[in-house]
This record gives sequence, structure tokens and C-alpha cells, in this order.
Amino acid sequence: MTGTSNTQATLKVTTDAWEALFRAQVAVMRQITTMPEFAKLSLREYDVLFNLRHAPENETRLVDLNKHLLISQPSLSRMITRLEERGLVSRCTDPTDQRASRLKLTEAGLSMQQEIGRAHVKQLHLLLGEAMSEEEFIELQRLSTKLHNAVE
Amino acid sequence: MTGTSNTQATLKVTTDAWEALFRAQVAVMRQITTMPEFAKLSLREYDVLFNLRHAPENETRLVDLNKHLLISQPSLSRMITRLEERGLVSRCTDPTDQRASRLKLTEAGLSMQQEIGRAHVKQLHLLLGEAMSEEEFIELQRLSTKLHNAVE
DNA sequence: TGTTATTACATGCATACGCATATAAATTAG
DNA sequence: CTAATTTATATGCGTATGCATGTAATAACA
Repeated sequence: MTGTSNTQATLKVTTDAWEALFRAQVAVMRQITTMPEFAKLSLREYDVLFNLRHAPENETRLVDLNKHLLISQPSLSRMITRLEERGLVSRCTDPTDQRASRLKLTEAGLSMQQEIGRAHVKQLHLLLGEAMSEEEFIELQRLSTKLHNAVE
Repeated sequence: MTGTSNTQATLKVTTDAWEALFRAQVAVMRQITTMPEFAKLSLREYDVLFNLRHAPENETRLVDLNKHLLISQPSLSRMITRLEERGLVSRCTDPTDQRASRLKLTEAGLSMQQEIGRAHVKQLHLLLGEAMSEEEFIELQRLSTKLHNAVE
């Protein structure tokens, strides 16, 4: 059909899908960041709390957390200092590796994440709930996850 | 089936799809930004050139360009100043509205965008080409676009 | 075991960012 | 037609960011 016989999707199809996904992400994020809840915490800070929330026992090493974010390691290090000062995250040396910092959501941090998370979800639902059918959302999730797994 | 009878997808399905899309975007972007091509231009700067490239006659007003980005208007204004100094973008007052700036890709800006864009596409294909079938990529693009249109 | 390499995190420094606000042009109201 | 309002962009200022590098602990090697 395409003239090539390997198993790769064509350049164009791959790129078009990525650009569409990227543009959708920007558009939705633009809407979400207008929410009053994000006055309390920047998007990047929320993302840190979100990732900690989904780590086993709400705890990770700094370097592992960093792998899920777009910011640099030094930026994350300083952001954690600020979140620590605000009582949202605690930092302690890993007993099994004296180099490493173990980060953990505090009670306050957990509450904050849940509060913003709920508002976030509500807003998303309002914004997107009628955009597509239930089946389409499920398919979008499946394909996004597949893409994600491919690059990890 | 769900107990509700409206046309909205459930909270969970909507949110799960969004989170999967968001995480996929972060993961792919993390890979892309390691490319040597992004030493020349930050991701945000590339995004500006990309958007100008896709505007009619490679030209837009600052405020319209800003609508497609996550950065603030003042940040964009200063970024354009820097891109102008590097000869990649030109800025002139809109003759039909003396308040507005019309931005345009220069020849150098166009070349730069194309050069990085090509490397970008190549890397994406390498990274994602085998992740999914052609049909799945097309479906991912369709669903992402649908989501995008819903929030615009 | 002593030496080198690697890994984890922090810090100095220049720059980019966002918020609040200023300026100036266009639009609307009276 | 003037005054008030809105829209488009720019600027001051404090803060966050990234890059290069420093420090210290672990791992690899000879």
C-alpha cells in the first residue's frame, strides 16, 4: 500500500499524531491553569505533589521523581526546598544511600494535592465531559498509555 | 449501565484519559529535548517558530500567537525581542491597528524551524514509529484533535 | 585495598519567567 | 465629540529556571 514493507508507521502519520496530542495537551492545560486553585500552587509544583501522591507510600527519591518531570534536577531540588518550607513535602536522607534524598508528602501536602486534584477533575469533566463518548475516552487513554510505554 | 443517563462521560473516564495523555506528552517531550538540535533553541522558542510557520504567510499578531502557548504575554513579548535580535523573527506595527505587533518568520527563522523540525520528526519516528500500528496513530490523532476542538 | 569513575544532590550565576502595572491606541457610552 | 472602557503590547521587579560545577557517597576496577 505504502511501498515500504517494514512494521513502522509512516513518518507523517507518526508526526501528525504527536503534534495533535501535543496541541491538545497545550489547549487543555491553558484552560486548567486559569482555575483559581492554581493560585496556591504553580502547575509544576502541583505536578510534583501529584507524582508523590502516586508513588508507593507517597515517597520517592529526588532523582526518580525528576524522571517524570520536564524541569531540571537543580530546579527540582530548589522547588522541593520551597515546598518543604511551606510544609507540603518532607525531605530526609535515605538510610540505605547517604547521597540520596527521600521525599515524602506531608499530611498538609496530601490534603493540598487532594483539594486541587478534585477541583482539577471537576473542571476537566466540565470542559471535556461532552467532547467525546465514553468509549472514545477509553480508547484515547489506551493509545496514550501505549505511546507512553513505548518511550519509557 | 452507569446509573446516569446524560451524555457526559464519567468523571473517572475523562480524568484517566487526560492524565494518560498528559503523561505521554511529558515522556515523549523528555526524549525530544535531549536532541542536540535543541541546543540552538529552547523548546518554547521552537514552539514559537513552529506556530509562526503554520500561520498564514508565516505571520501573526503577538496576542494571537500567545493563545496557542502556555507562556504569559510579557514572556512572549520578551522572547520575541530575543528572537528578533537573533534574526529569526521580525516585528512591525500592524498598519490597521497601531497597538498591535505583527510577527513574521524571517528566512533564517524559516530555515531554522525546518532544520529542527526535520530532526524532530526523524527522532519521533525512531522513538515512536514501532509503538503502534498506522491505524492506531491515525486514531490517536483523531481523538486528540477532537479533544483540542472541544476546548478551543 | 587504593584509585578512578559514577551517581545523587546542592549551589553560583546569568537569564527567563510571571505578576502587576504603565502606556498608548481603538472602541464604546453618554 | 469627549470621557470611560477595553484591547495590545511593553516594562519594573522579585522569583524560578537551567547550565556548569562543586561536594560527598557509592560502585567499579586493577
